Amino acid sequence: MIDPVPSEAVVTAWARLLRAQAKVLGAVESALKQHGFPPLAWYDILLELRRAEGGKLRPVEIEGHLLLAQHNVSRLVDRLEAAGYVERRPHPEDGRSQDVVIVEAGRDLLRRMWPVYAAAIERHIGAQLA
Amino acid sequence: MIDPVPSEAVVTAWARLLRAQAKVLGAVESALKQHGFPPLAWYDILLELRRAEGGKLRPVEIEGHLLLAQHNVSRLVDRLEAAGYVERRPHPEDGRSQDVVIVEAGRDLLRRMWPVYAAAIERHIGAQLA
DNA sequence: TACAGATAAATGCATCTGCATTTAAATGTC
DNA sequence: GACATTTAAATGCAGATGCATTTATCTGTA
Repeated sequence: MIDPVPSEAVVTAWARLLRAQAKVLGAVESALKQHGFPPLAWYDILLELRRAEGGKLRPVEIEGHLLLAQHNVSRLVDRLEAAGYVERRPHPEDGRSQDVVIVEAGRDLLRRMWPVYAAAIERHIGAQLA
Repeated sequence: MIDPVPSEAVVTAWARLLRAQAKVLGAVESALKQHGFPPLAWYDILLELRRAEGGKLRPVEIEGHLLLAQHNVSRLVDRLEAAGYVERRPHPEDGRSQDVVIVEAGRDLLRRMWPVYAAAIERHIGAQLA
C-alpha cells in the first residue's frame, strides 16, 4: 500500500538482470556461430520438437511453447525446413494446420550443438555470478 | 568435478528464465507502444545520459554501459537525434569522438515514459512470480 | 617529423523481426 | 446447405540488427 509502483531501484535491478542475461545470451550466440552452428532459436525449436510426442508439433503449438510471434514461427520453420532439419506434413485432422516434424538431421544437430551450448552457459553464468 | 558441464536440467531452467523474462519484456514494449512511446532501448540510453555527468556520454561509453554493438549505438543515436531527444556535439578533446547530450525534450520523455514502464513491470513481474 | 598501428564512429548490405493483410479451412447459426 | 465468424498459416513491406568495411583521428616509435 505504501508504494504501489515499483521504486526506481527495483527497475534498476531489473535492468541489471536484463543486461547480465543479454551478455550471457550474446556469448552463447557467438560461441555457436564460431563453431559454425545456427542461432539459438533453431536449437529451441528443435528441442521442443524432440521432446514432443512423435517429434512433431503444429506451428501454433511452437508459438505457445516458445512465446514467438506467429509469423516468426512461420519463417523459422521455413529456414529449418530449407536446411533439412524438419519436414512439414499436412495435418491429418485439421486442413488449415500442419505437423512440423524433426528429422534425423535435426536430432543430430541437437546432439552436436549441445556441448557448445552447455559449455558457453557454464562459462558465462559462472562469470556473471562472480 | 563430478559434472563439469551443466546438466540438461540446468539449461532447461535457464531457458525457462529466459522465456519468462522475454515475456515481461514483450509486455513492457507493447505497453509503451500502446501509449505511443518509443521502444525501451531509447529509454535505456536516455536514462544513462541523464545519470551521466553533464547529461552527456560518448557513444563508446554508451556502448560499454548498455552492452550494445558499436554500429547499433550509432544508429540508435541517429534516431534519437532525428526525434529531437539528444544532440551530437563534437568532442572537445578527441576529434574522433563526440558527445551525445540529452536535451530537455529527452528529459521530458523520460518523465512521461516512467509511469507506463513502471506499471508494466509491476504488473508483469508480479504475474511471473505467481 | 613521418609513419604504422590502434581507436571512434559511420555506412552498405544481407538477414531478421514486427505489423498488417491475405488465403484457406474449420465452426457455428440460421 | 449457405453464410458469417473464427482460427491457422503465409506473405509484402517497413524498420531494426548483425557483420564487414571505410573514414577520420589519435598515439607511440623511429
